[in-house]
Amino acid sequence: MGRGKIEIKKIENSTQRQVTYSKRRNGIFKKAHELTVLCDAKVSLIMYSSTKKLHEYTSPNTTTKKIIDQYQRTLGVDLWSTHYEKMQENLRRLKEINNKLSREIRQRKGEDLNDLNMEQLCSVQEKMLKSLEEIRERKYHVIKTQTDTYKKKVKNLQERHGNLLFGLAEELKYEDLPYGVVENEGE
Amino acid sequence: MGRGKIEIKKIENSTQRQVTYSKRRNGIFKKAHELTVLCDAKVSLIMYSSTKKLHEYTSPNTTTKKIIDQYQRTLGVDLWSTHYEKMQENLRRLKEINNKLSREIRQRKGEDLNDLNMEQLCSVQEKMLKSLEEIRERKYHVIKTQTDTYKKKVKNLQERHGNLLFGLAEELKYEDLPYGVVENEGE
DNA sequence: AACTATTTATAAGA
DNA sequence: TTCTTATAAATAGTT
Repeated sequence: MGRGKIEIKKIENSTQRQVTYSKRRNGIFKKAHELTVLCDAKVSLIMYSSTKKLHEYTSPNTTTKKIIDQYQRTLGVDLWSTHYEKMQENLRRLKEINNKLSREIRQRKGEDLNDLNMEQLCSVQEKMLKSLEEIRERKYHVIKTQTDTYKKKVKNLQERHGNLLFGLAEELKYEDLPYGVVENEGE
Repeated sequence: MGRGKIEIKKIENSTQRQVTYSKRRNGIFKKAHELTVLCDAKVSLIMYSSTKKLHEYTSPNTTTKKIIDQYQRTLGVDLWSTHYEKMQENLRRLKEINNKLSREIRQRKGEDLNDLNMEQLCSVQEKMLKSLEEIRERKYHVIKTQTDTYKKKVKNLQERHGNLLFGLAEELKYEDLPYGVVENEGE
């Protein structure tokens, strides 16, 4: 379809090739669009020229991604499966760990005990008694630490009070005792 | 290009639409191939008919995946990032849940208590005492159930034994006592 | 699926 | 790239 017939083989003249690419590209895009409209089809057309330039056509009311996703579903292939599989494996592992943790915690909470036998019940109970012991120790530690701190604070206050009284006594060697000092010393 | 000119709008007659789709699909595939050969281009052409049938053309010496990968690199987009993001969100959520569960269980195990204050320690302790109570109750239930079962079994055995003796006594009214019967009755 | 009149695409040239 | 135009190719309507 042109002034002359051409053989379908690579056009060696690169300028000519570019020109033909440009013309035919428009032609094919037009055809793709007509197909979309006439036949209610979805088309994704991606092309790279020999100079690595990208051109694409996508039917209106859809996107390249949608078409590619559908393409994968249709063929049952996953073009990015390797990427994907790792994530899914990860997900699966996490879920499993999650389940185990949940079960253990539920048992320790006293729920979900129905399918444990006597031996397992005793084992859980024993574990929990040990854990309680840990908590008691920790509480004791906290109390002791706090008590020590209080004692130190009290001791410190007493010292400062003592110093105060001492300083006062020194002053009294030279001055009269002001009203109210002795009465207020305890506050 | 045909016996008559047609307007570019959806063909309402579905049979006619299918026929046109089929004819033009071949035309566009041929064009795509010619472009590939003449201009040394890479083409990926994916289409879905209105009846959801897939047809595709891909230039020789390449694959759909290669072209799509190149497409993404060219545009700097990640077509399956949205796909991905959902998975990653999922992953993130699971990890978080996991962490919470782990922390709670460690606290209940008596580990990881250092950054709890007195009040929190008491709260954990109280929860565990409640849980222990649940376990005790469950143990009691199991023991009681087993005991009941045993009692029933014993009672049942006694009955059967009683019947046996009774039957024996009845027989003895008419026959001699065989050797060994009385000695073996307890087994 | 074939045929063919007609429309459309495009090769070559400007 | 765009326009022109002679001609090749595609295809709408028909069988």
